[in-house]
Amino acid sequence: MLSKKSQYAFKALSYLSQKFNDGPVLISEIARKKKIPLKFLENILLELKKADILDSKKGKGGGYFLKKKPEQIKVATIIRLVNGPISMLPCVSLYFYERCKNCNEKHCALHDMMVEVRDATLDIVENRTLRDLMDE
Amino acid sequence: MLSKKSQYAFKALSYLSQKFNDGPVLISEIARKKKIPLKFLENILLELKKADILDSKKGKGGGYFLKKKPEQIKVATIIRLVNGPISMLPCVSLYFYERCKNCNEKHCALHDMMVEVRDATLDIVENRTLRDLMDE
DNA sequence: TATTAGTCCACCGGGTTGGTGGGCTAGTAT
DNA sequence: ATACTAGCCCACCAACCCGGTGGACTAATA
Repeated sequence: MLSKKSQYAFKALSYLSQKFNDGPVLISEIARKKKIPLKFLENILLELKKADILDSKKGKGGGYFLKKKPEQIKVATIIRLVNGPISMLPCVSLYFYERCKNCNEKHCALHDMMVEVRDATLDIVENRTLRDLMDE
Repeated sequence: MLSKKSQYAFKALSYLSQKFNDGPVLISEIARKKKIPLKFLENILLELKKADILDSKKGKGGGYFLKKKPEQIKVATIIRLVNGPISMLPCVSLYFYERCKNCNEKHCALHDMMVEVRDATLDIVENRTLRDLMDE
């Protein structure tokens, strides 16, 4: 399950995608419009900035904005960043791989099944971007 | 990600599937063969028994055994039981559904995408059983 | 220079995860 | 009936994560 943090992140990013051509957007505006706890959102946006997804401007007229165009930011990237691994097992993860003790990955049926699940999931989230989340 | 508990559960169930025709299997035997902490495994097996997946016999010659044939126990059932929701959002879950506030599920692009992910995943785990995990 | 708005840090309660220990009880073989 | 066996149950544990808050600081801008 995606954490609330991840859900907030997607809401905020979706909002910023809509406002992509309008210059910086205040944290407080996002928080109000998307009903996200202000201080919590602050942390999330800062994290996204450090990960090079967002950029910000301080002082009057400041705020947050996407560093790239919405269609250039993949959903998979955001999930990995904010939520962690997409795979169901460490030993099938591409970005958070950990060797699986007591399960030689060559002959482990669970492993093989989870590879399938992973690929089916990635097939979706790697091919969608923030642009696809810009509804309403 | 599947919890360690879930991974242990699958290992234990896979072992019990192999031994399906051999009568009750000791917790201690499973723990030893599959390298699972004994007491932790005890809890897991008890939970699976209460969920009607396993049955047990007490006293000498006792142990645990599958209540149904391996091919009659779906992987999806076990995941839901031990790990929880398979979906990435509560509002797209079939078995753990929760209404999504501030996101009318009719026009939420994230929701729609996660429905796709859910279906792709279920397509795999609903169609595999413990029989498919009986390797080696 | 005053104001604005992001930055940073510390803390918090509560829940989950991954266990462990000990005693009890019910079933089984003898 | 008895002894033994093996599951059952309860309580507790440390460590970590989740969701969130408060306050001070700093950098940019008008």
